[in-house]
Amino acid sequence: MENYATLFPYNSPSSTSTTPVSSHLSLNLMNDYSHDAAYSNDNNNSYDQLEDDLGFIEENLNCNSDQEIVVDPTVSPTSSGLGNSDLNSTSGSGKMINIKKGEKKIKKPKCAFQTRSQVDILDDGYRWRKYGQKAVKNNKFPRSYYRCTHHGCNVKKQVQRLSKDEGVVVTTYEGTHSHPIEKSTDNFEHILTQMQIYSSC
DNA sequence: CGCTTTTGACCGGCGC
DNA sequence: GCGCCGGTCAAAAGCG
Repeated sequence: MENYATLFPYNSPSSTSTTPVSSHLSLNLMNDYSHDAAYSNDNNNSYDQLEDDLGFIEENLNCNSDQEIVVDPTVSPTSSGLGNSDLNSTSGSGKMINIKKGEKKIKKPKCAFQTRSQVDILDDGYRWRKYGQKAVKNNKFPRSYYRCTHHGCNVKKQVQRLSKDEGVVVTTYEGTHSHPIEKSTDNFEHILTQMQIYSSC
C-alpha cells in the first residue's frame, strides 16, 4: 500500500458539483518522468478501452514509485507540509503526530496536470470531499484540497487555477485509489474523447 | 438527517 | 528564535 500508481489525468469535481464539464478542453501532462507520451484518442469508447487508456496514461507517467512530479512552481510537491498521511496520522484531537526522530519520511508520489478548462473541477468518476482551501502566494486564485470519500482510500488532490493564465487549471493527485470508480464515467469518456495529452519533457 | 462546503485556527517545516 | 507558508483540522453553515 505504499506504492501509489493510479492517477487520472483530468480534474474531478466534488461529488455534489453540478458544474457542466467543459466541452472544450485540452490537457497538458506535466511529468518529469514520463516518456514520449503523445496521446490521441482515436479509440472506441467502451469502458474496457477507457481503462486501457488510463493504463496507458499511467504507464507513460510512470508514477509507480517514490517519485515526485513538479508541474508548476505553485504546486511544488516538495512542500514539507504535505506528508504521507500514513506516517503523519492524526490523533484523536485531529492534530498531527510527529514522526519519530530518525524515521525517514516517505513521500507519496504525486502527479500533476495542467488542464485548460472553463471549470476548476471535472468529473473523474470518484467522489471527493473538499477539506480545505488556501490562498496561494503570487496567485489570485485559491488552492482547493480534496480527499477521496471512499472509506480507507487516502487519495488526495489539489486543484488550483493559474494566475497568469486563468484558463489553466492545475490538478495534483497524490496516492492511489484502492477501489473502483464509483460513478458513471460518461463525463470522463467525454473528456477523453476531446483531450490531448502530451508530455512536457 | 446526513453529507459537503466554508473558513479560521492550528501545526510543522523551512529560510533568514 | 521568529516569521512565513503550505497543509490539515474541525466547527458551523449550507444543501438536498
